[in-house]
Amino acid sequence: MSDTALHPEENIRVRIAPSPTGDPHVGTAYIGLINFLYARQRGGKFVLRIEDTDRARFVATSEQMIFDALHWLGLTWDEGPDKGGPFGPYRQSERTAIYSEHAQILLDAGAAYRCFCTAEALEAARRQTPGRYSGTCRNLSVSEVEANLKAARPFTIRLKVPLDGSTTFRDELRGPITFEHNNVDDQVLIKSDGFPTYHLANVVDDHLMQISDVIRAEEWISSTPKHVLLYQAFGWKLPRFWHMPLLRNQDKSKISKRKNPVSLVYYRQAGFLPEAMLNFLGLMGGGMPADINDASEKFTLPEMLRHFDVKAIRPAGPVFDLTKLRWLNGEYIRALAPQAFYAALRSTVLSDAYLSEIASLIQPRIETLAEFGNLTHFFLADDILPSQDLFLPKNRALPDTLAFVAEQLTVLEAVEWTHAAIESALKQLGEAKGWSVKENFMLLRAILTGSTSSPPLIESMLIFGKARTLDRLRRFLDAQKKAPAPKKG
RNA sequence: GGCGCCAUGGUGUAAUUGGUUAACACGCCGCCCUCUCAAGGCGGAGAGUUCGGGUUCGAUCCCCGAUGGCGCUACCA
Repeated sequence: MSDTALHPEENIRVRIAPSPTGDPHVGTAYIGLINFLYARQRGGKFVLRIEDTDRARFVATSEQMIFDALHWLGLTWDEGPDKGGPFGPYRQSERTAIYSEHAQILLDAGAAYRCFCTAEALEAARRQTPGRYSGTCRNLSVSEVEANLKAARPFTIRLKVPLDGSTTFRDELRGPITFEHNNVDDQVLIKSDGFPTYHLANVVDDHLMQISDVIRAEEWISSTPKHVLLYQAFGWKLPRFWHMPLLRNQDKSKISKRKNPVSLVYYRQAGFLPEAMLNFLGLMGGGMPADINDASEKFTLPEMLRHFDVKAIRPAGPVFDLTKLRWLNGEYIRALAPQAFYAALRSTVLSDAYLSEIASLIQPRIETLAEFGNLTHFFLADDILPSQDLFLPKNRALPDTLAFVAEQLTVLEAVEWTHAAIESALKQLGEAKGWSVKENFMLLRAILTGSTSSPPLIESMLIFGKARTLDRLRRFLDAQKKAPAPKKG
């Protein structure tokens, strides 16, 4: 294995490139942490680039949430959409001209071609012969292309991957990895809407932004040959590639919201401390020496800056063990000075903003101030698990009810977190499935509040927040799945 | 199915880059402390390192194969 020691002169520049498609992801924090450490340890730059080229999945509020989550963790970046920098803009949607320019270069060089196949045709073809794209557009004559263009037929631009041979690249954690070209697809570079795909935008930006080390998740390994081919087609120098292990659910599958809370917003709102989260992420895959202090598993960001070594990361995917995170978080909570602990409480689960929102909802509903607690317990508790006789509607079977809850969850995941949107989405679902508004809302109320009487449901959900609401629903379903209620005689 | 990556108790990690009774932490169980619950202290169960072959005086560690898990296989990232 060749030496990868860096030249002291070398300019280290790394980046994270999250997509604003929803809540900021715990995986983004993990990769962010490693990139952050790598840059800071070497006097390099840490860049934040927003990859918003997927119009369909774009979520407007997502970008700000990503900023907030990374700030919360203390992973500060040197260049980004909010800070600017010498290689901007740092939002891919503002760089579309750059990508088409580069696609044109590829076209001119014969390294890419226009594909006029429709998505439907491709899917049909794929069903027949799965595997590498083998359409005929690759071999279209100049006049045929002209004719298609004249007819204004929509097209994509694809990378012309060599028919034979192979591409080998070096993964800094694993060594050389080879892919035969006949297993590499003619990747779409520019979609028919004119936006670039990840592959093109990523390579072009990484080069233009002078990224020295691409440190990203393992799921990208199989597309790396395409990226390498792209660098070569442009005649650009390759960055180093580091593929970090994928965080896993308990069952070892790639971490997902269905099986684990993955939203950083959730962790923040649920009262995890950033120090604990960072510490926990630093545990994933290793990277910290065993004996840096007495409690070798507990370390701070400064300690990580001193001792963390990316090369020491083991490529096996670690399970994101919530139980251990909670223990670690408890350790950090107990270590807080009393006034710091109180301050933490008052800035999160008991913040003025949160409490006053709750208060406005409660004021019309109580007769003595002390009743406040009676009506707000579910806002402050971490876990509400209603018994079956509380949530199960009369004349509804348990399986049907749980199936309906799962659908409520799906609907709520996709909905914009506003009163109107939630209400109409829920009502629409109920109507489609034959659930009355009353049953529909009461079911949700029971699960979320642990009671059949509560402040207005949707208002409560708005205050409680999307991340925690969804988490509560998921936990409910989870608990039901794990311990199905006993049959009643 | 194809391609790729990975493989130490249930989970996260260690084990002078071949020599240990395979260590630590979480979790679990028990005891102590204690008005209770946590925390804390003490102790315990739990892996012979996925399996099978090599190489070697000697393999968790090196090689090969199998198996299993995961990822990718989109005009998503």
